[in-house]
Amino acid sequence: MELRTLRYFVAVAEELHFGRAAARLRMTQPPLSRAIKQLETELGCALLLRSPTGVALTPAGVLLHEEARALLAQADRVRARVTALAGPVTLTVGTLADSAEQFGTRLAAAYREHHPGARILIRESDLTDPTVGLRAGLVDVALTRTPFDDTGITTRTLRSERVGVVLRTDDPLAQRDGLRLADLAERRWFRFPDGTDPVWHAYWTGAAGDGRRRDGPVVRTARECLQSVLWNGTVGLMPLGHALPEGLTVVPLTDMAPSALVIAWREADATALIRSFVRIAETVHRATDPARAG
Amino acid sequence: MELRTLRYFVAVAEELHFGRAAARLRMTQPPLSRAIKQLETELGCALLLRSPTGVALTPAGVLLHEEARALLAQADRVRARVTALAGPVTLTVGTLADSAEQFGTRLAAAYREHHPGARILIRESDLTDPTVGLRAGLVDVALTRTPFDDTGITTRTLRSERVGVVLRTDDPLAQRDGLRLADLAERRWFRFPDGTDPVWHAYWTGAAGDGRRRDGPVVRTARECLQSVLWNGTVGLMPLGHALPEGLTVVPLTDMAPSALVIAWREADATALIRSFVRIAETVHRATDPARAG
DNA sequence: TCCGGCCGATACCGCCTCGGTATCATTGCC
DNA sequence: GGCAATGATACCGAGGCGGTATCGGCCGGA
Repeated sequence: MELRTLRYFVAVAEELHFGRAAARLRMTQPPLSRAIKQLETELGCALLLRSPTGVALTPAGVLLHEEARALLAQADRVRARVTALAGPVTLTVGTLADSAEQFGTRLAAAYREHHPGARILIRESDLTDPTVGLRAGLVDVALTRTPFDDTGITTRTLRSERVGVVLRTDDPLAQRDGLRLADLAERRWFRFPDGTDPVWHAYWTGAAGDGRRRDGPVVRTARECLQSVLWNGTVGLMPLGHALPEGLTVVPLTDMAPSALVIAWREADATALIRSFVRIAETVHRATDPARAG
Repeated sequence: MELRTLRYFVAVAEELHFGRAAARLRMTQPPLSRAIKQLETELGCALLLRSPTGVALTPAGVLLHEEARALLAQADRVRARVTALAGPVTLTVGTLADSAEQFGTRLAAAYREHHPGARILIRESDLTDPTVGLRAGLVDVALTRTPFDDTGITTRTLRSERVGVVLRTDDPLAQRDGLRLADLAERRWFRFPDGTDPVWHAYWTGAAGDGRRRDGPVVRTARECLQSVLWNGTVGLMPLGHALPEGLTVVPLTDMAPSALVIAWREADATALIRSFVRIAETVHRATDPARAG
């Protein structure tokens, strides 16, 4: 008799209909039927009277309905009191703010729902810091993308994304359905300011930092990078599957390793709150993305 | 935050030692550590302070300890009240009483522990009724062995046992480590009274009822069968692995299908109480037998 | 100072539970 | 009598959970 099972039973007892109860629980009907049957088996008495027209409660079912509601309410109070005792907590999240905007908002919403007492601060970084303040200690957990120097940092991959080159639609190469880095060797490449994470810089400038890249414009944000494509004809790189301004196209790069959208935190101080954030992030991402919807 | 997890936490909070708490919960330490860690992750706050010398509770842990105890107590009361509402219930169990004596007692004990309000009656049958009163409606559920005519009856196998022939220790064949039914063709075979289940009768008399078996003694119980071996030199059959009186040996039969120890009940009236009994039986059997200890 | 024992954490594995899809059986209704 | 609705069943794949083996870190004693 676990709380999950009682939640199932309460839903059925109130809907008096397995299908509607399942919908309310955001699941399907067969596992709900099975769970209720197992509950009856465990208690050793019938709780529901099934009929093709619907469901009725037995006396034991009526009693369990009331008691289960009270028990679930008490469980909620317990959880609230215990977390409240930990005091008002603030979690600072760093984000690259390029790709995961709507996912970030969903994530923040889910996190607030799960921890009503916690404050969550968002700190957006530009493209020059792939750890988005994590290494500097400015944030507790980061929503960013690989690759970067991850010594002392733990990451959990949410999804892996292929990378493409952003070109003006009138570019001769824009019609191709795939390009290699060599095809762009003669173009002007952007670069990041000095001090940018070397792994990160080498990746996004398309090669292990051969000197030729040095003459391109310096960019700090995705917007600057795209503007540079439009105005200066430099190449830009970005993950596939994201919206682009008018007049720009993205062509997949076939010889570039994918970049992963990750949750990152410092190994040293993985508090329960941070682990909770990571877990919620994984759950939310899986619930919204797996069919590439998020 | 399920009740199972809270039971784990209460154990750790009271023992202040993962190893002892795990022993109290009859589990091992690693999954307990993991479960507690997951609980802390879910709540988003630390409950325990670990150290190599032991464990201490945080303030949140102290609070959760009290609250969880209360919650678990309430859950127990709910369960008791709901099952009590179903009224005093009697479950009649039929048993063959040959092999599963100690298992039967453990099973009855576990069942009483799980359903304090229920009465359980044991009805022992002799070997002439393999359904031990189930088909006659005398019992609700049967602890018996195959094979028998199971039309209208559902069975769950607990374990499958090879069958051997019981011989006097001074019998010429008693030293063999395996026999075939043909080796016993010339012996006198026991038989069951008329009206015994035909499938059952054919199995235990060693063949599909060829007429020759007709001249042996009629037995109704395992004791009678063994006595007939001692006094009349008839053959006897029984599952391997059971205790035998002095002066008797059992030799495995290599060409006889195994007999299964089963829980059986009438499909038509599988109440929650009966299903509960079946489930408990399977659990108890698995907990005590799998290494052939029960 | 080093070694051994104790304790919790981690890694990894196999089973079983759980939720999903597809389908069936029953019943009431038009 | 056919059809729609409802719950039950069969089956499958992923994930959770408990198990074994092992690690790392701290303490106490020689």
